[in-house]
Amino acid sequence: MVYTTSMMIQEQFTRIAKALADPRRFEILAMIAAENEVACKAMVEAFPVSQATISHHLKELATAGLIDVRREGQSGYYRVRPGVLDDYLAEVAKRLHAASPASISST
Amino acid sequence: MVYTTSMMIQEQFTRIAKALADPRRFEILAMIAAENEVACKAMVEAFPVSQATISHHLKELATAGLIDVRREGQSGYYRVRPGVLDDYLAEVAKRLHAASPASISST
DNA sequence: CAACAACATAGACACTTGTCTAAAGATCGA
DNA sequence: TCGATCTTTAGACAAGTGTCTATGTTGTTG
Repeated sequence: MVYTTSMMIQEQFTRIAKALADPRRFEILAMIAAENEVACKAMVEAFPVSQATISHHLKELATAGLIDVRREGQSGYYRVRPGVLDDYLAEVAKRLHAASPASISST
Repeated sequence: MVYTTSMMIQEQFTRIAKALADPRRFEILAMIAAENEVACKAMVEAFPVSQATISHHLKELATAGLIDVRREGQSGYYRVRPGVLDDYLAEVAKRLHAASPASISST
């Protein structure tokens, strides 16, 4: 087997799973996915939690590799890291022998 | 909107996500998925945790709708509930606009 | 019935985690 | 530089959770 950059080790796999498991955090990720790029401030205004909590969730999502941040002045702009979620879904499907929503090849 | 049998409400969606988030529980599910039907006893012997813990995880997986149990004598045989995981993965892809055959267009 | 085997339930406990307030950086405008 | 704005970090706390031991429940077998 050839290991590519999209290889997912157990640690990242679990981090992503845990990151997706909290409803609020999932919604934050969904917001970032819906719009192309979202500022932290926009999320603070969009969700009924403190700014510190938003920051905490963003850190979790970033640590999981699901999002990236682009810093511009005092603002931080978040966007989905392409491919990571697809890889995760494919990996879940593979490990559980399910049908994958993403397109897999070279098993 | 027409609600079909595969509609996934938020509660089940979160339950599944949480069920998949624990590594051991995921492995238990993977074992059930790998073999067609697995007895509780077999899992107790396969994992280094107590029988009560296995039972607890199986209950979580069942509550999430991911597995079914068939009781025969004193044994309980677990198997994957077909379609549920597929629906979950499709729902994740849909909500996050990830690679999926059916979602996305007009961003 | 009595003893055993498979599984579930109850209660406890340590660890994790989602959340908050308070404070610290960091960057901009005047 | 001063103050305002955006974000991160630190610390605390309550709720959640993975795990255990102990016990209950159900079915099997002498």
